[in-house]
Amino acid sequence: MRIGELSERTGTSRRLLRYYEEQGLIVADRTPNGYRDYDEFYVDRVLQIRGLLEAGLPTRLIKQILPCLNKPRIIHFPDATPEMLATLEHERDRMTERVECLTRNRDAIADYLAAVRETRAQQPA
DNA sequence: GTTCTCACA
DNA sequence: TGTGAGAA
Repeated sequence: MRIGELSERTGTSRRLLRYYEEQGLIVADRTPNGYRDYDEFYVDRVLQIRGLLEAGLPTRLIKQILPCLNKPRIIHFPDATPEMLATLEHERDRMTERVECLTRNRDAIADYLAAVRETRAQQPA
């Protein structure tokens, strides 16, 4: 499929797909006219990249761990250097912090909503 | 419709 | 990290 279809099916702008390629996150074949040509599995791959980015991982790291997450469920840790492990542990902790931050804000909003409803229940318009 | 590059937030 | 513009 060409970039337009991949864009629609992943909800990712064409511009962004080219950017991911530039960052080495994805690779595309080329048709004779120079257009990018993507295999079916890139739909899932792009969605996974989006997920990791949303989790706060930098593209550099995603590029490294993406091969480890591929289909062959064969463990891929032979190439896991100590630096890599340390980086992942750090990212894990950052994610935990973000989760806690989100939880706090969600709860705060939930409390606010509950208070508003309580007030309206006592003083109907 | 797609390619690329340069500039910018 | 992600976008817009302009030219091919």
